[in-house]
Amino acid sequence: MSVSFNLATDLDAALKSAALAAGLTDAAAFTPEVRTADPRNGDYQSNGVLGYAKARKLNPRAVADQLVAGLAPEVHERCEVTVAGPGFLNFTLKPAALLAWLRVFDTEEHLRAGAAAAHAGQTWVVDYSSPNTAKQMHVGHLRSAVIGEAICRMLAFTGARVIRDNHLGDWGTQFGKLIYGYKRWADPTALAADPIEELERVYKLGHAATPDDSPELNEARAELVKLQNGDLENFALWKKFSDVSLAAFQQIYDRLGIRFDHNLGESFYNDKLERIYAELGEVKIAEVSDGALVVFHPEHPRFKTQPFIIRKADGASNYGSTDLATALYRAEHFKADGIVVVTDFRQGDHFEQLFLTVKKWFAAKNHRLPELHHVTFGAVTGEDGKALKTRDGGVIKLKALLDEAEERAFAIVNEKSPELSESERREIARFVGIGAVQYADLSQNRSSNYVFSWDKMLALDGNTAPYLLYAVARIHSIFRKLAIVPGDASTDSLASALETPAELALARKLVKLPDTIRLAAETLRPHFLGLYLYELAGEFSAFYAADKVAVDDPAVRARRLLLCARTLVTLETGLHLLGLRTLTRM
RNA sequence: GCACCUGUAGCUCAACUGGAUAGAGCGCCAGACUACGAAUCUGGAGGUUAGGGGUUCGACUCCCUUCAGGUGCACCA
Repeated sequence: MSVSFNLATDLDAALKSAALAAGLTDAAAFTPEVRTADPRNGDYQSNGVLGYAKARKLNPRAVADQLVAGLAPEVHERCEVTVAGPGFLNFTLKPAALLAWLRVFDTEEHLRAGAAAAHAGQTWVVDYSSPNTAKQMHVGHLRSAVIGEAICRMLAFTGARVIRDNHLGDWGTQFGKLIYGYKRWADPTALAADPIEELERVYKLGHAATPDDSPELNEARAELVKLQNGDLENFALWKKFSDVSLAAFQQIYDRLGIRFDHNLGESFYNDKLERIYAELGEVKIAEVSDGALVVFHPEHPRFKTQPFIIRKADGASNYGSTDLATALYRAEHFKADGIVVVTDFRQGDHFEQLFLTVKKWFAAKNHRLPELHHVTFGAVTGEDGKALKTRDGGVIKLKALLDEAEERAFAIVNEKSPELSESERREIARFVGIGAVQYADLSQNRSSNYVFSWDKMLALDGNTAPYLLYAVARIHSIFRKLAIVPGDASTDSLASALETPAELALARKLVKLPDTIRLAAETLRPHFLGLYLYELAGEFSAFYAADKVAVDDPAVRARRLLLCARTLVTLETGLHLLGLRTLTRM
């Protein structure tokens, strides 16, 4: 009996065949709509009968009965099939089918191989993090980095070639003021100690020294013009700003497990903008309005009057220009099948206008159009519901936030596991602290605001990183105590049929991983995966409390160890997909 | 003014994009370690899904409308 990774897909195909076999009228139009079910009803349910029967004035229960009769014998061998309510088809996997699946999908590699069909052969560019150079990363940069990385990993797991592109804000008017300030007030010692801190200091001085309509502002503008015209000194300064910024960013990224393939910031597109203006003019999508080159979308309720500005009246580019060039570069150079941009919801209008423009432009020029996704997320707020700030109202730097996470986790580890060595406790605190920050963000639907709470993210109960990491550590502990390697083939081969309610409940949850991965990757919403892992850890804890693993009967013990091993690999795989690092003890 | 997002238990969040009796954690109440990690588990109480209308076999989910909060809207990104 061959075992498919995604059992729901199998059932969907089997039901379509059954519709034909049963001779349903218009059988080709029947869509089974298979989905995971509430465990009380079964493992999977098919809801397609209701709509199908309704549209054709048939009795849905009679149609459901026909389908059940037409199902291939293998389906009945694997599942209990029942008709319920007005015409739901319920499928409950039999213990042997559960065990068969668990035997095949036993490692991260095998799970990956199973999941890889979804995006096989596709290239996806993910644009996330994207801070401005010469500035520190702050709490506002957290969500894009964390959510973006999780999305990258999920896409890669489902078979895509993923290109991580950090679209840095490394060009623009602020560099005139920065160079102006730098040339006057930069302190070499401070610069060596903490370059970004110093750049921020001299930028503030430069900004304060160049008020509107002042001769100083004209000097700052002149610095910018020199930079744009390729002046060697200013260009070297700008390059230095970028280099030290990237080095500082990487310190943060290392802590979050992020490594970009490219850092193609706005400056990269400077020499690619003329083509944009030319093509959009040529196909008559862009027009001049008040001196600026803009795009209107007459079919849109708002963008018919709200312009998408792609070149300013003074001839300078803006982020409309560079984002258009970016889309083209990703389509042409990377041959992207999909582009994902991860920014906060306030840029919704911009990307809606951008994507509308790209679709028309690519169609007119016959450029191949990738799928375009703007992945948005809400704000990070304090527990008062307002933007998260330091006590004195300042911006919270990302470095300080991660430091505090580790410190708070360290205090908890000291309390819970004083017997471990300090270096071990430090390492655990790093994994738990950073993981808590990442997971707090990923565990909830990204479209709403997220209330930042140390106590909640570091809690040991509930849908938190510590709870999940604890489940992982506890399973490792079982194998350590028994001196067995998780997933050991000789142990697995002894396993007898699953029997107890807790064993079956855990196994039924384990085989749902494919459905969860599909859902999370398709919707680009990592919280579906987080929720699944939390529920899985809960099922495991219930199983662990109900059924002793290290019993004398070798067959019972082997099957429970198999369940432990699969839970472990599923939790670890899932947490790694979210960007967390897991522990063997904590 | 136009548009987008959000509104679910006291609090923080889910609900598989239209499916069956809306679920968790915290907090509250009552229980479980001379068994493998109690950083855990088992039970209980707690709901007019902001209000109102509509669509249909079925609505937290889609449409209309009102209310509340947030955000964006001509040359910052």
